[in-house]
Amino acid sequence: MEPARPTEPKRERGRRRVAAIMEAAVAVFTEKGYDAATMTEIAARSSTAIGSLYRFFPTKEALADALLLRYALQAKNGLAELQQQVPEMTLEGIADALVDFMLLLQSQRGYATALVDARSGSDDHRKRFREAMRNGVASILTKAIAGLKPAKAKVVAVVLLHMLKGVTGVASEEPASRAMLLTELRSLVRLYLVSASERAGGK
Amino acid sequence: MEPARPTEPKRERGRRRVAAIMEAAVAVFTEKGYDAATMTEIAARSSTAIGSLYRFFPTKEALADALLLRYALQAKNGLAELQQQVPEMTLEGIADALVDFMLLLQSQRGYATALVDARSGSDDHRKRFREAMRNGVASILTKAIAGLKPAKAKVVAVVLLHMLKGVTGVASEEPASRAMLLTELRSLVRLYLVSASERAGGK
Amino acid sequence: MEPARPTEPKRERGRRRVAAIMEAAVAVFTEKGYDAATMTEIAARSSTAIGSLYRFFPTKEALADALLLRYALQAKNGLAELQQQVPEMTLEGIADALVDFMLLLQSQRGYATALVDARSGSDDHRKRFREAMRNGVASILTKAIAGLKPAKAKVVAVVLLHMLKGVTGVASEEPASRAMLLTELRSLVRLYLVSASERAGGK
Amino acid sequence: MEPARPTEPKRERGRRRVAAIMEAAVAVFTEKGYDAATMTEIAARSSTAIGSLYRFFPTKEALADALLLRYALQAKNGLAELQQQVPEMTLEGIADALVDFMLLLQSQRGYATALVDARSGSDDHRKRFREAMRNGVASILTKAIAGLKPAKAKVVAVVLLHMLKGVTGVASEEPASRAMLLTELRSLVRLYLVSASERAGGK
DNA sequence: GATGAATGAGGATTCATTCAT
DNA sequence: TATGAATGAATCCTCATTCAT
Repeated sequence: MEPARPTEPKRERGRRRVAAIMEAAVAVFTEKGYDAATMTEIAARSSTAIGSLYRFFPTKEALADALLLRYALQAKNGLAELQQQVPEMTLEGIADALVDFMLLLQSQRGYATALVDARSGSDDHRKRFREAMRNGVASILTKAIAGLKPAKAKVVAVVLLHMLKGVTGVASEEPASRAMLLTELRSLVRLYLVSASERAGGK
Repeated sequence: MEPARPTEPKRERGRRRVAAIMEAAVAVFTEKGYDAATMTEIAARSSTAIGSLYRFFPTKEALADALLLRYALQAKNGLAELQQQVPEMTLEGIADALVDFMLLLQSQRGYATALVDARSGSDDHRKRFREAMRNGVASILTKAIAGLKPAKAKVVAVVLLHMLKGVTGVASEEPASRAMLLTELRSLVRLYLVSASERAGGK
Repeated sequence: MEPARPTEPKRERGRRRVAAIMEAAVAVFTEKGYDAATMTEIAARSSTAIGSLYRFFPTKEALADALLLRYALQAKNGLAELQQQVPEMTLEGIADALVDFMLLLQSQRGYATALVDARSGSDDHRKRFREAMRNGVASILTKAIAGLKPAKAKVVAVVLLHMLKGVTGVASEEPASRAMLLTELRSLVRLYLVSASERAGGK
Repeated sequence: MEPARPTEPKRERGRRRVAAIMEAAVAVFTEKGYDAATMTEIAARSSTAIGSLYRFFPTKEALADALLLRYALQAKNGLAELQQQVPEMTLEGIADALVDFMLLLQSQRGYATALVDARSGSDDHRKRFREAMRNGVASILTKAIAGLKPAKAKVVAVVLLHMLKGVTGVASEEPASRAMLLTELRSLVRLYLVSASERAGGK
């Protein structure tokens, strides 16, 4: 069917390669964790010569960082989007949205947890990422809960995020109990937000 | 039955050796994580010949498993103890006790998290451990909250444990905000238990 | 014969390219030595695509050889020039001229030493180069010292060259002692030539 | 013949291994130079597993340093020995002895030159070595030439060493001309020392 | 011809594990 | 039984060289 595809432009090829590598890296990091993952396997899974892999990512850490950066961007965007919808949402709706948001991140980028927790190297990225998430959530909370002071919002955000981290675990539970667990988690988050709102002298 | 042989003290010596190794292993695993930890360093830190180390723990994984097993026992015992005190406690008291319990486990055995999350090898131990924890907590909940059905108790326990996992993170926050975060987390756990109790039509 | 084609300037362009590459190569070889130098860096420093670099010099060794050849030519020319001036010079003057000559070669082409000493590959060039130098110096000596037999001249030349090699080292001594060392070396070379002359029953 | 040699003590075995490794390293470094030499080849040539090689020498550089240190010790000892014999020797004898000394060092440790000149890593060792050699020779000169001031002795020593470096080259010349070259070099060194002595107002 | 992406052999180094002593 | 030297597979990474565009 495709007659003589004039072979995709160099740039495009490079882009695809990078995408393939990142996908493979996500898979391997997810399966084995940062330390146990090997560049060789990532190369093999993405059908890339090891040398080429290193052309794009000069270091295992650089690769992890790139992945984390992408993840961070997605998270940031998701949070920003959510923030814009806050005015039109109920507190419960926001709670649910936060859970859904984590669920999405998790399903797409479960590896990030592994990478964020990896000891080695520049925690720089990791710290910045955490901070960004916290600020994003805190910002949403401030908008959602009238009277919530910024400092308090930050605290609630941190606890909320720790809680939402649990979503990661829940998502990987046996499918049987998964739905039930999610429901429970959802109601807990709602409960927490409502409580926070009340404590802030809300609605 | 067996006459007192001079080998008898060997048993004792072996026990000490094993203890020393495990202590060293805890330290090294905690500092470097499972992958980065080396058997050689563990041997050195416990003043054990590498050969002897391998006599007691034929594999790095075996060592990790032993550590995890010990951790699991402690957790189990702690939970059992807590369970006995349930009748004399308020729901809030139980909530606090659970947080304290996690805090204790965490401070004493922070390495366990690293080991539990280590992908490699027999998740057998890990799964069993999780299950034990869940059952333990569920059992406490059933006793604490009249009318809570076992199935529901299990669900609440799982969510609670995920939440309590956050304690781990909170404990490693900057000391400045740590206290505040802990207080917040505590009140959240209380809130959750109270809510669960109400939903169960409890007290 | 061939009509003026637009390809004509290409020749010129190629020449420039080659010159740029060689300059970059000199720099890199000098800084890092033969082994540690990389074709990629040489390409980059001369703003040449790696592919083009390989068009001109099909091998790292070929590049080194080209550099060495150029160096050899310069040395040869310098020696030839010096030879022509011999009739008008005193023995001492010639001694000084030889030291200066080595100093010049050294300052301009310090990398050559590194390349000459690089074991790998075709010592062919290197041997030829050495021979040329020896013959050049021997030739000067024969002219400068009446009665010096060619065979003896060659021997003196070889020893002289080994000595002059020391100039390389002296030039890289700490500036403080450098001047003094050079003076000393100069007087030694003079001494040697005078002695050789006397032994030959010269002037 | 050998019945049941109780297998040489561990320590002894280790010593032999180290010796074998160093010998192999000398060979490989000599043949290929520092950069081109590979740990793998050194291991293979000394019939040592690569891991064992690294147990004794944790780094390629460490191996080179060890070699250099051994070389330096030999040089130092040789020089010290020579120094003691100075009182009973003529200047010419000393000149010859210096040449012989270099010849010995060279024949036994020709690789050292390659290592001393290797760019990478701790020039520390190299500098210290050079300085030791210079001081050793200067010390001999001070004793041998009455009236030679220490500062001047140092200068002469440096030039002398540069010259003697030439011995290295001469020794690797074609055997045919080698003897002749050596004779010539010898007489040059004598000449230099005598001249230095005269300039110092000697004998 | 020019370009630079792709290749993969090869190098230094680590570490779990074995086994001779 | 205790010891620690020995082993070698496996890891990360580099770089000369090729070749499709």
